[in-house]
Amino acid sequence: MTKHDIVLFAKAFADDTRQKIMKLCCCEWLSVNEIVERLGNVTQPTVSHHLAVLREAGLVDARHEGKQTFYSLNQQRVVSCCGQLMLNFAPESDVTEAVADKLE
Amino acid sequence: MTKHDIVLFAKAFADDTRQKIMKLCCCEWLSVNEIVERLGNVTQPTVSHHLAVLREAGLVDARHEGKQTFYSLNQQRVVSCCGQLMLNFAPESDVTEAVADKLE
DNA sequence: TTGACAAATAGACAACCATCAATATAATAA
DNA sequence: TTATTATATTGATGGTTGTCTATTTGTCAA
Repeated sequence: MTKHDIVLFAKAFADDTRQKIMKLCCCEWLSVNEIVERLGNVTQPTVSHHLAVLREAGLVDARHEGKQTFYSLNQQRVVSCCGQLMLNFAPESDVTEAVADKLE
Repeated sequence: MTKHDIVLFAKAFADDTRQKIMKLCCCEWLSVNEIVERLGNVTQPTVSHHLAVLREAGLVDARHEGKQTFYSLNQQRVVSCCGQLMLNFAPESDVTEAVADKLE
């Protein structure tokens, strides 16, 4: 978990559309078209672009099936990035200590 | 803690210079000039700009003293934003549950 | 092989942002 | 008051990014 990873992680979250996509595929696998339909206000290429950003940040997993590609949020990645953020920038918090215990 | 807050929080972290500034004033109060000197590669107006971004995200506290302004990272804010992120985007993780217990 | 559908990629454009030099504001000292 | 120091603000500039349309690639069915 390098500093670069944390910047990529933050960049990924620094956009409302991407947050909506992550919320959608938080606990289920969705095809690109399903994401496009549920968002309702962005085109398919735009969604593909955002999914590429999320992939590069390690925040979504992809699974190919026939013509379709299904995506799902990598919750473990969210946890470890948030944990790292707390370790780096909130070392004096007891919440951080609790997270550190759980993460090791 | 609205969705807008989370986007502001992520934007604040989505820049390497701002991460360095936050690291510097993580556990102490620093004047703007001290931050400029410790960074070494950015001008004073640039630092003031970044501090404004961090202020608007609620991530630093400011204290005026004479001509100087001292800044310090708000660690509690880091914790609550990270916690909210985990609650929203990693609800199935046991680390998230541990954080939720601590945060209430 | 052809046609249809799903997703990714390319290219263009406008909006945003990180940075700087220059200037303004505010507080103190002489 | 005038000069000096610390910080904030303004305006400009180059780079990045979110979005779109158009096209390409890949997969399957007829």
